[in-house]
Amino acid sequence: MSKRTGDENGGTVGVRRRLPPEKRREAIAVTAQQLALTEGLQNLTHRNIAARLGVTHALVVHYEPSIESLRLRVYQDLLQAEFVTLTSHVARYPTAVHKLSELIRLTSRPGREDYAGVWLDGWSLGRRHPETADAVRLMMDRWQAMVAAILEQGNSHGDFDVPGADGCAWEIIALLDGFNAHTVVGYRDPGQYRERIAAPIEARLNVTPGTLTKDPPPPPQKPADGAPRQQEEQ
Amino acid sequence: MSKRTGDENGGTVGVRRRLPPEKRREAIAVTAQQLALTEGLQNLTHRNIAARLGVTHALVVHYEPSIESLRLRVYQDLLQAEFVTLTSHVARYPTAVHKLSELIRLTSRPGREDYAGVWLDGWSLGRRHPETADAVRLMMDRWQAMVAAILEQGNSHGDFDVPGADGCAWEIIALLDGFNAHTVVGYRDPGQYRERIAAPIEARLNVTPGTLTKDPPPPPQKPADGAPRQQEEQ
DNA sequence: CGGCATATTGACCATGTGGTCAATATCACT
DNA sequence: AGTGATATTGACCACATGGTCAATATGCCG
Repeated sequence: MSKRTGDENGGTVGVRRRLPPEKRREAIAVTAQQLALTEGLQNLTHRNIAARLGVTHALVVHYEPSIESLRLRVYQDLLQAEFVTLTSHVARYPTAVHKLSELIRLTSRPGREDYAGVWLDGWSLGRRHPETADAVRLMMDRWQAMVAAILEQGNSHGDFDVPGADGCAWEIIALLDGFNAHTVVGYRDPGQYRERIAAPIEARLNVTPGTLTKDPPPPPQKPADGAPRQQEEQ
Repeated sequence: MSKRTGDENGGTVGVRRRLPPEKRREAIAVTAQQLALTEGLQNLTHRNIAARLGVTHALVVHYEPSIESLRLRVYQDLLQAEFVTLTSHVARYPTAVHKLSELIRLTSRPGREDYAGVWLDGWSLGRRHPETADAVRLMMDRWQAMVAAILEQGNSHGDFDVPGADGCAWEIIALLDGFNAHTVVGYRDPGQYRERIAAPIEARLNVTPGTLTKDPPPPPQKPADGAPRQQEEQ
């Protein structure tokens, strides 16, 4: 019984006490994200984080004085991170068809439940919390723009036939968001999500059925190589 | 200053004290639904209801001993009520095209934000509350079945051309659910929801664009006339 | 009008939350 | 080794929640 009774630790590292502020801040941020993912934004609390870190809640308050701001920032960071990795994966493919196929594959694959939950939390909270609603809309705009870009690329290359890329991109993210909700409550067979997402999109884009459910070929470039230079289609 | 200082009333009627249990139960149910709609399922609380009724929270507890059960029941009742009125409106039309058009019109019209919020609350809560998830899935199944029936009717009459009505109905409710989420946070222009919902459905059903955004003609039968007898297409 | 079943109250409890603040103990530096 | 800056604590506070329970007072019925 020399130093500490251990409490519950489980944090990223076996932290003890008196970390440099930067490290502590970082540790708090990490566990906050984990908690938000697994327990929901609502259950992201000073004492919750503190318990995971084996630390007093007052310390967490010291670093994160406003729990509302923390929740909002964690929400933004999580969704932004997901968006970045997802777009980086999608961008590896030169053609619009492959990009869209990859997008569908990634958004429909199992293991995304936690992030889907974060989206849902944001919508539910955003209903009566304007700042959250702002953050949600901003993130939705990013997705809509990304999809719209793919559509326009496919349009200009004759892969797709869509009159309004902007509106159609909106429809597509709505479809994805809908299946996000379905995922969260475990609606029906997860193995069918991919086809159910692809089918209406294929119809909308005037593409032969099955086009968007085929696994894209191995990506021509290395994923996230640091050099974001890559040519767009052929 | 004879009877009561009034407190906040606003309930359905100017209730005072000692209602017969049935009436009180009813009053509680009504305000509970109102509260869930406007304030969110999470904010549906004994004291919240009591305040609206000008009554002690202990009384509400007396009638609703478990707040969790109350929340679940209110959630079910609200969505079931919405489903019933919506289907009754849709069923007034004989043809599948008109039924689907009406469905889109009703689900995309402004004023539905509160119910959309209830849906979102359910998904968000259902993530870590299995009983809620059950209720949500059950309601989703009802919608899916209703849409599937419309699709099959249209299929058999040559209005639509859809290989799998079941899967396609799933896709459609996913699309609706997605726009539900968008509604809740006020994403983009509400005036465009109708077309954005209709367009992908039209493409999916092999129907000429614009078919599903036309206002259906005045319904052949009286709405919710009590006599649910009506013939299905010609 | 009086009595009584019971709808309703008020006062309590345990728990969880966000947040404050003086006091403590740890680590880096001289 | 000693010391000082400060990361960390523990003890508080106000508030909200779900829930219990004996006591009260209300309205119906004889």
